[in-house]
Amino acid sequence: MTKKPTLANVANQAGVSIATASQVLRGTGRISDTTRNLVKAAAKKLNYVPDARAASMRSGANHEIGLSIHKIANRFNAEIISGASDLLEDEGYLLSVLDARDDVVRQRKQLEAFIRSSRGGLIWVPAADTPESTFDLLNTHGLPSVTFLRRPEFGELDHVGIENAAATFAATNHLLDLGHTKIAYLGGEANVDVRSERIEGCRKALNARGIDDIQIVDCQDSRSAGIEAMHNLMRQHPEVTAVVCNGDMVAIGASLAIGQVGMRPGREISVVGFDDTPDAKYATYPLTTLAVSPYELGRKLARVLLERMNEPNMPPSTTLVPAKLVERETTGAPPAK
Amino acid sequence: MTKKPTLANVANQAGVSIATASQVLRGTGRISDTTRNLVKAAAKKLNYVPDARAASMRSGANHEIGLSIHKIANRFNAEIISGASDLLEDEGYLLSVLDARDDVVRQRKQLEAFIRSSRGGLIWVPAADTPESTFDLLNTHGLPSVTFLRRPEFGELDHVGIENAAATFAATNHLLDLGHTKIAYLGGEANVDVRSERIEGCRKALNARGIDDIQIVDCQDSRSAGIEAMHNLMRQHPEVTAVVCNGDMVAIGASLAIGQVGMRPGREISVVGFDDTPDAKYATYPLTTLAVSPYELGRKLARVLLERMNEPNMPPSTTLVPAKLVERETTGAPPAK
DNA sequence: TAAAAGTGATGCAACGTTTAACCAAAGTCA
DNA sequence: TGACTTTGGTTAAACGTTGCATCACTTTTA
Repeated sequence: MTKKPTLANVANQAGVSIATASQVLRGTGRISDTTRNLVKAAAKKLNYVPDARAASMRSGANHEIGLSIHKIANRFNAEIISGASDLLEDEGYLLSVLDARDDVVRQRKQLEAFIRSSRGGLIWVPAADTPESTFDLLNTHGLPSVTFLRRPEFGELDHVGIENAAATFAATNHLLDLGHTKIAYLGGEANVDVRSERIEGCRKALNARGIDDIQIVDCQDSRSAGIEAMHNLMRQHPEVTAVVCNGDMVAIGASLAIGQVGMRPGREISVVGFDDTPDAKYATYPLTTLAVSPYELGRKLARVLLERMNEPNMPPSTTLVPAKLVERETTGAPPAK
Repeated sequence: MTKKPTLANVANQAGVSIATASQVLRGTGRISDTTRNLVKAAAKKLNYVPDARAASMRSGANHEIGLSIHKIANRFNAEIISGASDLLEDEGYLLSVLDARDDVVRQRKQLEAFIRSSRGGLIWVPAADTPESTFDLLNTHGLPSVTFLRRPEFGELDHVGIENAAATFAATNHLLDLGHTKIAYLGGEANVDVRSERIEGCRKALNARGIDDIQIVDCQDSRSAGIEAMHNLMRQHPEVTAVVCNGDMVAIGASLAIGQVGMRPGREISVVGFDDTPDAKYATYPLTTLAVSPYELGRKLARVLLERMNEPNMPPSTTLVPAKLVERETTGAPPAK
């Protein structure tokens, strides 16, 4: 209701100078016990809260970190956010999140906003087809930033990611070992690096057994898109007996589609997901999937960012975390011919 | 890499005063076309981005809005965020989100951070058991704020919510019409207003038919908690034939539990959810639930906040949005005795 | 007992904007 | 021609902090 109390008000109330009040509240400088108490009492009485804008302008340090991610409404991403947020909080930072909804121009605006408010650092996953100019923006303004999941094509930024190729390599081998030879990759959009790497992993495993063929189907990361895409795939390529999916939601959708036509995932057609979201375990057909710990991934991200903030001139680093296969009920041997 | 360019640099480059540069960039004041172009060219050349902290300090206006919510990883809440964010974006604001994870002290810190950085406005859902002091904090600092979902017990803040009682009243009547008389309410935590209102709606419908009895079971808003709670309920109160749930996740969990003991939701025991998240439709047992449009709720929130920001002295308002029953497969007549 | 060292506090200049007040030169009107 | 307006621009004072340089005392040391 009333005007926001300022440091000057506190100092006045305590009968000391502004500088002294500042020192007391920040715990710096040499201050006698008596004045320290005086100032603290005044601050409490007035409900004083320092103005972070002024402080960070003057000191050059900003304790607010920005995060821009392509989708917030997803357990996997939310866990990443929790991990990063927890670690940053412990170090005295605050993580504020923007949902880019995979829109390049929206994300661009968000990053500009972060630059305008001079956030202490940035964590972001580039939206699909992010243009070079966006990376330039970050580079020229010298804001400490870490990308994750999707590796930037340009720019010299730190990166944390998943061992995508190794993971799908393992998944594909698992399917090959079960006896599958006609395999499809389902989900994701073209030009997204994560997906290319994953497809590469599949290809490598197939090639090692002398197989060249792999069907690739684009679709968005949602259950309903997965259902539709799987129906199309079954219609157009009835020979396929196993699908590796770009995410759990797509995989769950694919499983449902298989069920809808009277077959069963893991029997007629096998399905492998990616991420091991909590949904995977409780899906109608418990999902075989590639598990990574999003919470730990988030913590890693925060650690990389903090290092970068401390040491702005280090060469850019790349950190990869592993994903391991969790076998549930959607994979099994293909039907005998 | 280089130092961030400032307005002074732009002015210098263009050969005009700082004030002139500011006026050009803000589109205010009387400026000749020639100097306007000069300044714009200089700004572009230097990649100038204004410092939002300095601007908002001086002008007193902040175009960043804060949102603190109890849980980010949930489609319903994410849709609310999208709705609010879209509308605010159109009006030139930016919405930054903090995940409180239903922790009162975490949320308190988050709100303090918003106050420290003098956000233009605040949208938040109070965590369970939020103490009066937190509301005081907001009141004394006079930050325009709107609460939603959970109505604050104290304080004089704007509020947007759901017609909870009317919704569960309708759901309970639906169950009564089908012939159920032994009903339980599952989910939520004590002292959360939303839940109390919903239970009240059930009670009212029951009382109107001369029934006093209702079992009430606490549990968290997750599938696994729902499974466990439902198992307990079936063990301790085998007479119950219908449950109204505090959220879709709990309801889906309850449905699964019913399935696990060899019964079927909608046949032996009926289940009603709340929210109509996308999961509801695709659950193993498609869920009867109470639908509200989270996106529209989000837009409403943004509108209320903007009004408050324009008119800080209006008396606090309360806006309720309706929820309507969507019948799917988890409700049906109880088994004949 | 004078110089040096220590203690506790203050004054002042930044940080990068915005904006009200002001001003010089040029154009308008009686 | 002198007063009056318009045009295009500048000066300077904020906004609320922080941190360096300084200072007035008091205490220690030689």
